[in-house]
Parts: sequence; structure tokens; C-alpha cells
Amino acid sequence: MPGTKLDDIDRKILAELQGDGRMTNVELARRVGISAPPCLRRVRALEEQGFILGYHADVNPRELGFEVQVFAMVGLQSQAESDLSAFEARCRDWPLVRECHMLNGDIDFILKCVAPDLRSFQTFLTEELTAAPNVGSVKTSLVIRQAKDEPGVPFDILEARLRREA
Amino acid sequence: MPGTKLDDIDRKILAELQGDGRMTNVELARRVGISAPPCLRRVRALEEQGFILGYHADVNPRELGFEVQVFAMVGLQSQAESDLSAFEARCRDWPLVRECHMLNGDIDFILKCVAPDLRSFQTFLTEELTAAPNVGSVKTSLVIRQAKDEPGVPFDILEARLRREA
DNA sequence: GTTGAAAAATTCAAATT
DNA sequence: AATTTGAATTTTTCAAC
Repeated sequence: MPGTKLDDIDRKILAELQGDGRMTNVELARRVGISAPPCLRRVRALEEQGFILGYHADVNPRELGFEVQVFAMVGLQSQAESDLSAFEARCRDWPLVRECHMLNGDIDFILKCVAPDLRSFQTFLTEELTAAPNVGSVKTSLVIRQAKDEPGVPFDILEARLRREA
Repeated sequence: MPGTKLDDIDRKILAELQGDGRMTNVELARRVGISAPPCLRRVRALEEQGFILGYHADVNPRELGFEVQVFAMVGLQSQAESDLSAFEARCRDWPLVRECHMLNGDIDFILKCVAPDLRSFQTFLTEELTAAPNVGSVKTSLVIRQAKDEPGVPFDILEARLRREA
């Protein structure tokens, strides 16, 4: 089940749906060059096999009143697995934390956060994040502007690699 | 046009589509409690007004052969606007760089990168990123694991704020 | 925002290669 | 084994209300 290999059409489907996740199945079928029924079956299979994890509308945080985006670099006091897991569970419970990645190197975690304004982020920072058990150091950096925000993976790189192998 | 305010139904639509961007309009209408035609009109309006920026399938990088995710913290030598823009333009051209955020504080940029393996990332790091004009310092951290990866914004926070204001 | 109707898309079962 | 065809169901989308 996990080792199921994808063919050219499957990869094209993934690339198209990564680019426009709300495209109709007939339009998708047209673009990948097959008829609608097998195209739909492939999409369902890609979902079931875990190649497609979900579909999401990309909303505009600023327009919705989330003016502030922050990256927080967090160091823990204990890196025992149970303590790492406990911190991750806390992150999942904090709505302002949208992403939590465990890293190697100096910092243990990087958190991508959003907040309505600086004041509410500061409240979260001092009363929740810094105050949480086992949290050693927290360094935060405000996002000034976003130069690039592409979803997922670069399919052109994937295709180039496959051509090289062939 | 930009100051158009959203009502409860609009926010519910955004929350639902953030959660499942491929939901049919009929199902969406049912969930937000109106009939399909006005629901579709609202979705189109939300798209045109920039509240919805796009729809994307969330693909599984590992399954697709992108085993490595890296955060790169980049410092530039010159922070003149033309130099910042030039670096951002380079990031947009690098397929492995999926996100590029300009930050305040010690680091100038944080880059989220994906790569098929460590070797190809190292090649990118040494031959492209570090070698690029005006790049002063680059610190990279591998993602060990992802504890949370939620798209967009926390709509429950938004609703709580609106209730407080009312 | 609702209702009603036409056009289009989804989805399944069989036939085809 | 996978794709196409054809057909029934559902959804989309546009009117007019």
C-alpha cells in the first residue's frame, strides 16, 4: 500500500490539484489527458493512499483581521521524548500556533504563529508560551513581508529527477 | 471594495472552505444554513475581494520523494530595499524554496525549503543560496518531525473576538 | 435570500481495447 | 488492468421573484 508507484498521469493530477484544488474533475481529466471516470478513480486512490492529505482554501490573514505573523524559535530544558511530546501537544492546543516543527541544531522547535495584533501576541507569548512547562528560551521574529508562499512541493523538480533516472 | 465587511455566514464559509476546499457548494450551503445560489454568490465575492486567495490540494512531500524539509535563516550584507527585492526575486526562482518571509531582528529572512534528499539540499545550499549575491550568513535546521501543520487562521479566535466586541 | 429550471459535472455499470 | 462509453443522479449556475 505505501510503495504504490505513481505514473505520469498521477503526478500530473497531483500537480494540477496542488495548483487549483477546487478544479472540477472534468477539467482535471481534460488537463491530464484522460476521460473523467478514470480520473476520478485516480483522485480517490491518491486520497486513500495518502498522497493527497486534504484540500484547503487559502484565506487572507490580513483581510480577516490577523495582522501579525510571527516565527518563534523555542528551546526546551529537557529533550526527553515525553517532554518533547508534551510540548507538541500544547502547541496543538494553541490556536495561534499554526505550525510546529521540531528541528535539529540550536533550537528545538520553530513555531509559525498568527495573531490579530501585537498586543494579543505578546499576551500569548508571556502568559502561554514562555510560561509553559519545560520551555527554556523563546526568540521571536515578526514577519515584515512575505516574498513567496507556495504550497507543497516543486513538481518540476520531481519530473526532472525522473527523466534523469530514465 | 476593500473595506467590505463580512457577516457570520461569510466567516462560516471561509472556515468551512479552509477546512475542506473541495466541498461541493451544496454541502457548503447546507453547513452554513443557506441555499446553494446565494452561497455560490458569496464564495465568488469572497474570491474576488481577496479573502480567498486560492485552493490547494495538500500533498504528502515524503510520499512524493521529498524526504527533507529545512528551515534556512538568512542574513544579507546590504538591507537596501533594492537588495532585499533582488534576494526575494531569487527565492521566487528557486523551486526548492517554498516560502520566503522577511523578518525583523537578527535574521533577515527565513526560508522553508524541501528537497528529495540531504545531498540535493546541500548542493542547493552551497551552490545557490550561499553563493548568491549579498548573502552574508546562512544557518539551516532540518525538520525532524512536524507536530502541527494547520492552514490559515484560527476562526474560533476570530469569533471569540467578535463576540467580545458585541 | 428563495424558488425553479437549464446546463454541466459527478458517478456508476457495462462494454471496449 | 485500465479506459471509454453511455446514462442516471447530483451539482452548478442563471434567471426571475
